[in-house]
Amino acid sequence: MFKENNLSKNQQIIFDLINKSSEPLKAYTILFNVQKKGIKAPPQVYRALDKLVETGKIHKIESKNAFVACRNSNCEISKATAFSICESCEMVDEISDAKLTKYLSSFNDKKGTKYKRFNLEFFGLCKKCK
Amino acid sequence: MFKENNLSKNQQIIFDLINKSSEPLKAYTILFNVQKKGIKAPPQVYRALDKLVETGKIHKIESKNAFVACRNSNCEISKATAFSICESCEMVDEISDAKLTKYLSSFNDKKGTKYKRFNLEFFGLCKKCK
DNA sequence: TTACATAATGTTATATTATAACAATTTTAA
DNA sequence: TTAAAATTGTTATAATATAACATTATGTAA
Repeated sequence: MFKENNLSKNQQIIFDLINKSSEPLKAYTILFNVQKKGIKAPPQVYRALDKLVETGKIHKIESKNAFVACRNSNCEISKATAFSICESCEMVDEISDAKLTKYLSSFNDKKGTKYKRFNLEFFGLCKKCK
Repeated sequence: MFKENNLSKNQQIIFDLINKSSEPLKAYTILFNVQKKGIKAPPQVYRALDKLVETGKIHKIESKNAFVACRNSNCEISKATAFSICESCEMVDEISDAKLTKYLSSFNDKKGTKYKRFNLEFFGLCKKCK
């Protein structure tokens, strides 16, 4: 016997909401939107978010304190994230660029240190806002 | 007549504190530390921080909600920031690597869009913690 | 110098984001 | 079937950040 769906009830509810959203969602926006499904308090939301981030199903956009579903080859590279963020309309797109990922994943700093994880946020104007 | 020092009183106090710190400082840590100098309320701190970020004297480490002084050629490239962050001791170093900066500054996404600003945060273990 | 605009400051209150702590229940795996 | 691990529910509170408004200081141009 095995589980094909490894998300718990709350995790699934919150993932579904984020996944169908076209824009990053904030924790309290999520809370507001899932209250009708019985998720009533911040810790329930934050716990689900933490787990979803941990498993790579979603990413946190640090500069916005908001969450987006992973669009990148089903989350294989959640340790190497890159996003483009429009400074006008706030739109966020996950960047999926093998060369960029490779370049950054193999980056060594001046002391020769390599890093096992990175997060990159680009800021500019999206096509619509230009 | 000209001013050689373009920081206001509160900006200077807060910059000095951040600049002499060996680790990123959080806004309320800063507030606590400058109360003896007459800065009493959060808005005073956040306003100074905003201005210092804007002028490139300091950077915000988004994943930590904390601030560090710019160490990079006197802040010429505050639109292209990169940091290494130790996941164990929380140490943060600004990365100053011309090749990396050039690579990212000239990055084009799949739609051909270029970005005028980026922030990159690497996570791993620093030399001491390895 | 005056006077106008802009920037900076001081202050109170409040909004937003996130976690601590603890009890109960469900799921997993030995 | 039972013990461990994960998840849930709940209340309270901690930590981060901004709104709004009054005042003072500074820069600039007539």
